[in-house]
Amino acid sequence: MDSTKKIVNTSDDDGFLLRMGLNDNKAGMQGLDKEKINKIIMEATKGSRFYENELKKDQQVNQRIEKMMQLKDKITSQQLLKAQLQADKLALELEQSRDLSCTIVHIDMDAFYAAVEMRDNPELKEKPIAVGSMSMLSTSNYHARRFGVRAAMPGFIAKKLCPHLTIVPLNFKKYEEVSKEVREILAEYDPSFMPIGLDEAYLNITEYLEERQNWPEDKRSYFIKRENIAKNGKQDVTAPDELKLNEDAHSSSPILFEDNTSITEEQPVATSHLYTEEQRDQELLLNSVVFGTSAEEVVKEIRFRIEQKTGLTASAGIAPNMMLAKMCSDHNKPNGQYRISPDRQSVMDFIKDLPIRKVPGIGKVTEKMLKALGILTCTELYQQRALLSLLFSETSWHNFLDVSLGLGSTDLEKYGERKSMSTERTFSEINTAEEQYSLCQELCRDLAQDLQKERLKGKTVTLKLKNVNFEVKTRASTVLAAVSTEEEIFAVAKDMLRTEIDSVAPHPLRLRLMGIRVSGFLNEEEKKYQQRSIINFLKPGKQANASLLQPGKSSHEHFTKASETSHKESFFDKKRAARQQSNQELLINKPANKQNSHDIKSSVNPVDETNDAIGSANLNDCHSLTCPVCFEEQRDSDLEALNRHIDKCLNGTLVKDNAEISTSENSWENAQHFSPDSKKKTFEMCQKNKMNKSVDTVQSRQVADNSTSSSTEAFPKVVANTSKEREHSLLSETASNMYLEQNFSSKIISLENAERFEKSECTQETQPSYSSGAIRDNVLVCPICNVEQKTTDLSLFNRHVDVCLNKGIIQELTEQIVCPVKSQITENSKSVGEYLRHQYMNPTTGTKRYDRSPPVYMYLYLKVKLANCSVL
DNA sequence: CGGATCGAC
DNA sequence: CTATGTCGATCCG
Repeated sequence: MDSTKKIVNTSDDDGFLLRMGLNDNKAGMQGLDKEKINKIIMEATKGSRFYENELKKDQQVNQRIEKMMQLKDKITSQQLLKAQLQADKLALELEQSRDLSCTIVHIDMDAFYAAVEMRDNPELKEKPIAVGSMSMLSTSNYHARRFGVRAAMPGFIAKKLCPHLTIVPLNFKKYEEVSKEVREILAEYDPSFMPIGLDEAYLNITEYLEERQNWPEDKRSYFIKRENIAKNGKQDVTAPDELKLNEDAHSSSPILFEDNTSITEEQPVATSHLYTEEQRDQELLLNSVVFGTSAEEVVKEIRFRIEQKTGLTASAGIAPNMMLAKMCSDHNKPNGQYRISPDRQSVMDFIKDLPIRKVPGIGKVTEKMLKALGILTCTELYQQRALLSLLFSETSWHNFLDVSLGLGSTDLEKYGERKSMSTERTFSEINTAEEQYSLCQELCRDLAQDLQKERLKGKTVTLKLKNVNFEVKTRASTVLAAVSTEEEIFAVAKDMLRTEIDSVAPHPLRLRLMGIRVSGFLNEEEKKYQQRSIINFLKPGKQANASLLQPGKSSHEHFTKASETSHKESFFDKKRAARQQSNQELLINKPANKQNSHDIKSSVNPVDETNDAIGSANLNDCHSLTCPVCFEEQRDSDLEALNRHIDKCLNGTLVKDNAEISTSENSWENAQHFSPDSKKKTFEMCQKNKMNKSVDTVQSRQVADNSTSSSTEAFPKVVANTSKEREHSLLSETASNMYLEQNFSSKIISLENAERFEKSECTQETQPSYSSGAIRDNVLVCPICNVEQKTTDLSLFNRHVDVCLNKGIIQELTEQIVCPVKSQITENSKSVGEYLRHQYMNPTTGTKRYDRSPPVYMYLYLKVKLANCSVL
């Protein structure tokens, strides 16, 4: 313990200073030496809240290291031996799969922002400058770096290091424009290159290189602006590379004849057949330059063109994989390039003495941890592979092994879809709840805008808070319905913020930063299930499906396309197709059929929505309602009446179906359920249940209104009552009417409720009633197969239920359909509603969920499924 | 899933 | 006075 502490303590200050980026300061003539820099920074830093927090963080890292060292001491030689074998085995496999066939290029613009600013304002050229603000710098030019002024350093400290420092505010638009220019060039060499931020990119030029081998010289020739040559050599203080063409290109127009054809047609290139350096110089003087066909030449050409076009220099690395290429581009920076030949030896030579900190992915903390193990270079990283495999996670030590063997990815394809979107702001202390809420709302508004720009909806909202002591906290909540609007996001964020404020009450939260993030985006598939609200679901109106009704496209085709790609055409899809067909046939005979009006309306406003549109009731402009089960148009525009009808209708068709099925020998209480009496009884129960439900809701709301934060005692009762009721009814009902009662009657009947859910008005109302420990599980269980679903994703769950139902139905059209359903539901399981209710609360933490609209969709979804099913 | 942390730009 | 903003990945509970 003591020994480890010592190791840690010695590097304590180092850790902080390293963060300031001083480890490789090269003191220039007018610069400062490392010691001086450290001293100044320390003086400016010591005692600040920031510093205190930094110390705390360092302590935490030290503790991690301590733990690791303890772990290390426990390792037996046996274990180490075993680990050695394992690591060696993997190393061998990796070695055998080494791929040197790709040529990967990493391009990195030199001090990008600063370079742009200098280009656009020549006055800054000779001065030390940094881009950013007094509180934070984004980058600095090389002149300023001699004073220890670095990126990620606050401006006021930089000023202390370098009093003459000019701080230029950020000009993102400009950088983006320049970045675009650069990217246009890069795209010519690899159309699917991978940009990293504004100033970096990876290219895979393997294919391009092959093509280029056969290119004639003129296709590899570029003109140089003459004035550039004239000025060349005067100012390239920082350009060690051989290709110093124009420090001043910005002042001239873009390179002439970028277009190759113009070169040959309009102004013949100074002809040259040799590629010696002398010849190159000759060509330079003749205002043109020809690049060869090697990778180096290509990269020189790229850098040349970038400089000609933007007036900015870039560094580059060429290597067989991305990791190496990245490290190469750093090797001769600025304005230089480096290549690792695609052979094992060259790779290993490069890797050998490389400080581990240089490898991308190994940062300050990992470096410190490895240092504690005596690992400073990549060879040491390799030598300690067995130890590392015991001390680090699998992904970590695998990565270490990759690194130490010089292996890396060559695949730049994964231009992955974004996983999250966020916005955050730093400000001077805000400590009143009121301001915090409005700030939160503002952030939500901004984020919502951004989200909607990309048409994204996410299910997880994260609130980030940093207090004035720089302590960061995040609070996340995953809701069932994906959110995207300001109101939706704020509804979730607000609650989290409230609990945070409450948690420190009566003290105020003293914040210096707040941020909101949305993640867990829906994919295209999920959007189809989730997009439609229950209201819209019943009222496709302008969204109804057109292709369904297009004469040329069969319904079958349509459904095949619409259904999952992962499994075969759904039983229901077939059913729907069949029904559509019969409806169409009906149409022919009876042109004035109700379905017709639906068709016409639908086709006027086509939409890509498919699954949901089918079998749903049409509530076009709220005047004519069509039952989703019998497809009869309802005279009454009253929703209550429609719901009652649907229930009756479902009841009728389902009972009829069940009656058919029940002709088989397996008769479980058939008589009870299929007699007219029981039908009536069921219907009555539905009605009764409905009433109870609405009473419950009212009660909940009232209590909720009375007490926003406290007095949760009243609520478990409500829950208990309703669930008891449910259990009771479960015992006495069959599968069919259980669905009816549990799901349909008590749930979807109340469209007003559904509407409220959608507007998130229910968040406060309903939360309290879920805050008891009455709920046991927190998982979705399929009501058909009764198997716990790993997913908590509703659309996936829906899919599963669909498949599950299909299985039962398709196998046999008789008792197999119902039996599994019945046995599972009556004996083992809770209602679908109850399963879903679990989603409202995390039983372990007691955290409330924030939205309940998806279950409502769910009920309707199942209902429609069953309705379709009943067409059998 | 939620929270913290790391790493990169 | 004055120490960022955004994103992905990973680890652990």
